[in-house]
Amino acid sequence: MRLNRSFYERYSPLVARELLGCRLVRNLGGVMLSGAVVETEAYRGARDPASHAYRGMSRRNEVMFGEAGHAYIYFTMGMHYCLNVTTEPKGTAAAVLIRAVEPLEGVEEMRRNRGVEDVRRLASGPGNLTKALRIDRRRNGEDLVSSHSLFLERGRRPWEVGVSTRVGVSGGESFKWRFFAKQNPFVSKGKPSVSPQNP
DNA sequence: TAATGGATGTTCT
DNA sequence: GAACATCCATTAT
Repeated sequence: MRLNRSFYERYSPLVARELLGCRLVRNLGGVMLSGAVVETEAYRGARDPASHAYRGMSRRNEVMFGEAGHAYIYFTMGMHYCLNVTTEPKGTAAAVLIRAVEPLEGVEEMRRNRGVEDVRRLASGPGNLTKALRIDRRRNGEDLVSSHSLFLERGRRPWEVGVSTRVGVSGGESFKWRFFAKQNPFVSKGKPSVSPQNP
């Protein structure tokens, strides 16, 4: 049921696409929170200008260079945490940002964590998602293959998959590495689809 | 419905 | 000191 190491060790955009429909599970010592992944973005290393790893290893991004299947969590914009899972073999910097999930278990607990009623907004957007699931930098580097408090499980085959450029980044616009479940109301706002023409 | 700007702190130059 | 893989309320259309 749980995703294994070899799932994560593949080409980052492929992992990002296949994560759609999988279940993200957070175990808070008795309280179970979970959701179906509906939106992801792939990042890679030296050839991806939008990636944190573009300029090489640093204190912050070192997890991206390590073994696949670990959580890479960073703090951004002074307020929010974002959850990624590392991908590709050890030594190759790559990760997938999980941007949104459709809540399945623990909806009331997520409402308390977020202070928001509308289910569609509970975990829609990377900062909202980590707040709803109570994920912060203490989970950085955690191994999702063996952890009991944070992991991913194989789910149903997802809805029709939409593809677009990534949200909120400059550079790397030629990579269409955002993947989302089409027609799913839990996807965060962003570009609706690939635009056919170029700037 | 779209555009704007404030809150906020870490990281890197 | 600038930039930043964000979110939300407020304001203008």
